[in-house]
Amino acid sequence: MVTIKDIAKAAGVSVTTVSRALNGYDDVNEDTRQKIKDIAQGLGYSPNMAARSLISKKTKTLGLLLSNVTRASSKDNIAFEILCGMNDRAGELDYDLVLFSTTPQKQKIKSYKTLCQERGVDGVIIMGIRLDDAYLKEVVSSQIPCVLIDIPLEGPNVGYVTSDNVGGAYRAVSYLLEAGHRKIGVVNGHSQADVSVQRLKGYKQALERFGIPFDESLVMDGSFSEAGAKEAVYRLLAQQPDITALFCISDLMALGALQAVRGLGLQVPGQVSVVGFDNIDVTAYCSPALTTVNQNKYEMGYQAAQMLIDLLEGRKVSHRLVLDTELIIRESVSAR
Amino acid sequence: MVTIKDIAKAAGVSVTTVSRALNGYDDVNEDTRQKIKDIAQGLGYSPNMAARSLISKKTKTLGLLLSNVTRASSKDNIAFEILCGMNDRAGELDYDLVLFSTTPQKQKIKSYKTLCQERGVDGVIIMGIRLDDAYLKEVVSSQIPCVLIDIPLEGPNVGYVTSDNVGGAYRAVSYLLEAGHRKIGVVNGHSQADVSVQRLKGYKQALERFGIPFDESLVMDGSFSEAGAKEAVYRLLAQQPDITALFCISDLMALGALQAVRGLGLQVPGQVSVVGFDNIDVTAYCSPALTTVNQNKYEMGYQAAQMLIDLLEGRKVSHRLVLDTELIIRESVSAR
DNA sequence: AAGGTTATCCGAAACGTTTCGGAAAACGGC
DNA sequence: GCCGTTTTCCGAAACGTTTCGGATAACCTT
Repeated sequence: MVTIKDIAKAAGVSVTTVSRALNGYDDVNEDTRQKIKDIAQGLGYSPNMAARSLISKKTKTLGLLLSNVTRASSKDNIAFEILCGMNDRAGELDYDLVLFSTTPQKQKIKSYKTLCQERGVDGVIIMGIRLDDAYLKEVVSSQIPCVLIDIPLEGPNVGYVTSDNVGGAYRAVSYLLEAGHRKIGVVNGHSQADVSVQRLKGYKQALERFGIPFDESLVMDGSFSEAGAKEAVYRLLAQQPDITALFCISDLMALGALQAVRGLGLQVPGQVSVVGFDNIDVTAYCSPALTTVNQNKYEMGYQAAQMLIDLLEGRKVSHRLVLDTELIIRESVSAR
Repeated sequence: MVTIKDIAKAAGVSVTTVSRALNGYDDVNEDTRQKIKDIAQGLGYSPNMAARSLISKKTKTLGLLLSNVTRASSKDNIAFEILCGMNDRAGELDYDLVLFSTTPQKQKIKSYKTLCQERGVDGVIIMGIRLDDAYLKEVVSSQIPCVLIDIPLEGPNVGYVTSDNVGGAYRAVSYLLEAGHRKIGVVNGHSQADVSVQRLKGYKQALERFGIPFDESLVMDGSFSEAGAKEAVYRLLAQQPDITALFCISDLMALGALQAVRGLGLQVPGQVSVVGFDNIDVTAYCSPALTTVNQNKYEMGYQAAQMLIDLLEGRKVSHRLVLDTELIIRESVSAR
């Protein structure tokens, strides 16, 4: 390994000068700087990050805390797209991304702070975490800069980015209402996810606009899973056979809903219309192609990384970013 | 930040003893060790990785080099599933995973070695790289341990894991042949991917078993993309209208093939049967559901991480791992 | 009681970098 | 030729850890 010392020797200057030359300080002669740079280049020098961050206390790495992201959830590639966005922006700004996935079991052992310190990350992006997760409380109180995905929490070192869930749901449900549907079932996630409450809020707002009272019994949790949604829809349609449309809080659950509806011998969209949320890739290929609400997942990741780095580098910046959503109309809704 | 020094002071011993106590050396009294451990715990100590790796020259991190993985390719979540497997195994063995995605443009600037040194990774897993990529040559010659995904390259510090591509293709094509198909088009990737040549080999072997001569003109490259495959199939079917089945080297391309076939007003599988490769999630939902060859993507990642760590820690281990594939029969093939 | 062994501890150097405080040399003004 | 300023450089300390080579004291062995 070639060090700054080797360069210093080769150039006949001190290590201080090499360091300052390479780091662009202005108290070094341009000729000297060029000479040093040439030598560094010739020797194939690359700085030792460990030594550097030992001094600077910065590692130039961002942690990505994926709670509960297992192979099972890989079907909805939301996490991956967000990750791509993060990775791209981090790369552009010369930060590294290190993954650490935790399981509820692991979390008992190591505190959030310990985890971050040990990995030596400057800041963290957290996604897929439940609102009642113990980590969440630690986050706000800890000093480590952090941005959350889809969790509305702000603090001096905490920000978040999310989609316009209310608006998206509002538009999706309005679309159903405009198509003549009046009894619209909701397949919700679970209460410990902010998107669940936001999207339900959008549902209610749309109902209100059409003067339709909200009926609690039309809402059922599907726990964000395909199987969970399937079962929820079976129960929902058994209790309320006159439901003509289903608003599913996530596409994965919409897929489960599709199966359930068909399992009951009903047609989609002929007898029951279905709309989802997320616009995951499968929705364009399944049959019928799913009408859904697009979220800009890549952008979420991209902006999350941007926000975190802004936080890290002490820039004044909004700690809250809500991205637009868009209704994607396909074939799973028919007029009534 | 609480350091080893603080612990030493609190415990009334030297930093040496603290270090040795915490690292399980046996030349420290058990009582002393326990006392030190308690103090460390109480103070919330966590070791400074930078300092540690400055000395040890190990970072306990694995690099993941994703060449050309963009948001576009997120549709086939293969990369993500592999990543999940890698991340899990790395986590189990107490390694971190850092991502660095490169673009051909970036590669010009930094050499493979520089990149790895700078990021300070102990070893690298590389995937999605083309056979003619300049990095590849560097890899074998470099000293940095490395495992490749789907690229058969071995060396003292280099290993790879891949799927049984020949066998998978053989079974898929045999299945078509057994269904009575005799003129089977191939939508290949491009020549700079090993899977392309392996899967084509399997195709040829199956043909041979049935005594059918290989016809070069039945093969067309689709460049691993949906759009590329679509165009390839248009051309293929225009030239050879009596093709009754298509073997697509990847599911993404099979999806494109589906569109092309339908675009020509033909039925799948009624008039043209289609089989894919990979078993990506969409294949179970698209219509018709795609018959394809499953590769165990998660396992690939898992084993790749295992192999790399074995390499790093100097264990004697096979530098070559080929995972089984399995034919998944769905609805896109009919008998003839 | 001398010599040898074992158990337990420690001082100091080393890893590669940044940075603080200064110092030498060159220059300008008068 | 003196003084102040600017330019360009450097020595040494510091970051937190590991590790080498001992050192001390207690315990055996004969």
